[in-house]
Amino acid sequence: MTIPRTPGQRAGLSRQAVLTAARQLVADEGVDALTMRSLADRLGVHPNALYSHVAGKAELEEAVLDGLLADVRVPAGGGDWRTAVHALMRSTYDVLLAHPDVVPLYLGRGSRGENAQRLGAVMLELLGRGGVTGPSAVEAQSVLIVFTIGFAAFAARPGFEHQQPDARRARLDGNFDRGLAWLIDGIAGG
Amino acid sequence: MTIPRTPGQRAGLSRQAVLTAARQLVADEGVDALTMRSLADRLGVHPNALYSHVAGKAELEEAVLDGLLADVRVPAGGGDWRTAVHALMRSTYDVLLAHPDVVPLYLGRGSRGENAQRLGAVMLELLGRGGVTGPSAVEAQSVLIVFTIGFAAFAARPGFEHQQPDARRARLDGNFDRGLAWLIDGIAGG
DNA sequence: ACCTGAACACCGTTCAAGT
DNA sequence: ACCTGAACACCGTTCAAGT
Repeated sequence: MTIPRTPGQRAGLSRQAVLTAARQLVADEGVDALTMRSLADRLGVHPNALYSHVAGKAELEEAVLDGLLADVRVPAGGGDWRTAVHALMRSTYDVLLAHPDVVPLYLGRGSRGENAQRLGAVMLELLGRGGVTGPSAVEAQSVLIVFTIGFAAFAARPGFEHQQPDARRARLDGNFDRGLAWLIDGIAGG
Repeated sequence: MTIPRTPGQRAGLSRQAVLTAARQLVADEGVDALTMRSLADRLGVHPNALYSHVAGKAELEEAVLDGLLADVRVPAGGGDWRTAVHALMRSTYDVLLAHPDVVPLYLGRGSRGENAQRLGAVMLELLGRGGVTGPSAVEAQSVLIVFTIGFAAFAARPGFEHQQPDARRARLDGNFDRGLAWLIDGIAGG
């Protein structure tokens, strides 16, 4: 596409440009449309050119996923730690549901990206303020993350997002809040 | 493979034979190895021959997934409903972890198969014995299923199952039991 | 180092034809 | 109805070559 190039001519690509285009592609056409070839097409480049900026499709997807987490709102310092934990997970839930077709991709993988690590540190700090530290904190963290991603995946599951009147969605969100509260109760008490 | 056939000759396939072979393929080589072409190869048939017994790959995967749930142990009638609910979800968790590479496949989809429906009915019956009925029961059910599948996915996530000393696995299972108990407490109390 | 060109080894699915 | 044969429109990735 665009301007034809001969071998040796550069297209002015960068890792950032590739990732940005990938996110737009996912936003525009869904996660299934994210292929190395379609992404290359969008960038006006041959598919194999992407490998100069990205290790492969797996790493690309990981970067796209972690990029989403940049939108998660971190609660301001101070205030009740339990409220803060709840708010943090609720924001994560909202961000995930803002990108329904990406959520399934989240489940099979860990989240080793920088945003995931940053949010993980915030969570541990909050738990620490509640006296939950060490192995217990890591365990609590796992439970909360699994619940949140799992619930988002449930709420965003195929054939569900299309027909969701506000009432249904609100009830689902309410369920999430209740389940989350139960877990935090358990973490605080146990 | 096997005996070459000319057009018009039948291979003696059936939907059951296709599904059985698919399950064996997944068990032997993992869920990534489940392709229409490799499955056809295993059955000594051309890829398109499968479409006489299966609507497509999506339906095939759904059937394979639901088939796994046949192994879930349904707790005997009588006894505490909370204990029974816990046992039901714990058995589901165990069955899922017995097939780690299938779990990620579970998350993106609903579970509309017959085994899923049967287990769902059992769950609702148990919740009903606890006085949890109607919309609350459906909500409780969602929370429990999401938590269980989500946790199994977490425990079985790639690069995790390989290096799991018994102690680590036992601690993870303990986390599942605790989180599950918290949720059931919440359901019973709310 | 970054790209083109060409190829390899795959996919799921469809269509036409045979019996 | 159930299969072969052949094809279509895709994939991710690698290797060699140009500048």
